[in-house]
Amino acid sequence: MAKPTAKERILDSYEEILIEQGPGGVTLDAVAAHAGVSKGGLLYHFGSKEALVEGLMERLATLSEADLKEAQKAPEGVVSWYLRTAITDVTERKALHRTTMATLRIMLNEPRVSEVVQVYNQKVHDLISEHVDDSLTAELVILVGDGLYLRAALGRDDASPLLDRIDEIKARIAR
Amino acid sequence: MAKPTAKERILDSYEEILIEQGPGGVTLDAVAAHAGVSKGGLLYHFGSKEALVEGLMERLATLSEADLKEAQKAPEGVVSWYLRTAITDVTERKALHRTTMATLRIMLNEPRVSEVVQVYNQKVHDLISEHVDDSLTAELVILVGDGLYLRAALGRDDASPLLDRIDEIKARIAR
DNA sequence: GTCTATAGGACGATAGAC
DNA sequence: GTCTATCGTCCTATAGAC
Repeated sequence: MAKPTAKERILDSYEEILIEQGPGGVTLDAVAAHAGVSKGGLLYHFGSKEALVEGLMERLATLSEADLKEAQKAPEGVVSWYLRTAITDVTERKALHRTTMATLRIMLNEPRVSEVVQVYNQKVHDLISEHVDDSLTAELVILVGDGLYLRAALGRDDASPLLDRIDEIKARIAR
Repeated sequence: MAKPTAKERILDSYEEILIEQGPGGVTLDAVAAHAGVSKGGLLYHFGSKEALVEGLMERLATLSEADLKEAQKAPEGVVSWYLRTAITDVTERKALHRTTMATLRIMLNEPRVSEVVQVYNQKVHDLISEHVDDSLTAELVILVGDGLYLRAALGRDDASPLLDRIDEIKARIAR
């Protein structure tokens, strides 16, 4: 990781500032300074603030797709994988988690973001549905997973004790 | 509701702009214009942008407390109430929902906000715990509720079919 | 209690040199 | 591909009239 391209560094910096300071902290000056380029340099790679959002969404889509492939290969099964990674996300899916946390800061008011997130959510839903017996079970798995994720997003890492009880949770949820 | 005070109207407008346009859309000019007062008029009631956040948090605390009392009186029981209102929040807890949606826009990067939300979350947790038999059940009730709430926040109202299956959900979750 | 006017600063984006 | 310099806009907050 000695020399990521300037474009990558700029996107990294955009994520970082989004996470640390929120949308209000994102100025072209701040992102450029953090990435070690000038404002003009930044604007060569991303011609506007909107282009930064686009760049973040492309990264999110790429990482999400890779993550989905990972899920399908999981030896523990898709359901356990989904619940487990919702808890251990921070440590295990570092890049995706980071991009997701950055995305969360702008999600509610950027239509383009909602689209990308929705597409991925639907794919997860379909994948889970294929691996459980009825629709209510699928719903509950996803709801519990989302609840766990919300905790992580709000900075509460008190979900880790649940890690040892995933089988128990599955047993209760599944018909 | 003919004539709310100017202060209330300003807070209403602040919520509205936060929900519609996000933090970036909140300018003193925009809030003042929406509330039908001048910028000077706004600044008499709320001396700074930070004071608007404070005002929103006071409103959130007040509405949350009232909501919690409502929960304790619910004839259906606290658990069913919690799951049901997570689904029907938009229609039934209008004022609180609106304030919560506005709060969501600034939550992740305003420390003062996280505090208020955390306090209320803890009270809900304690209340649920009192009404179920074991801690895992309490966790699952809250996680499913949070998952449902996340859907509402993301604008997906596809949770309504679950409204008829609350008893079924409870039966699966509870030991 | 609400207004206008304005000071003073920060921001996004452009133009053009290297 | 990256830089400096700058323009025009928009913002928060203050001062003081009504």
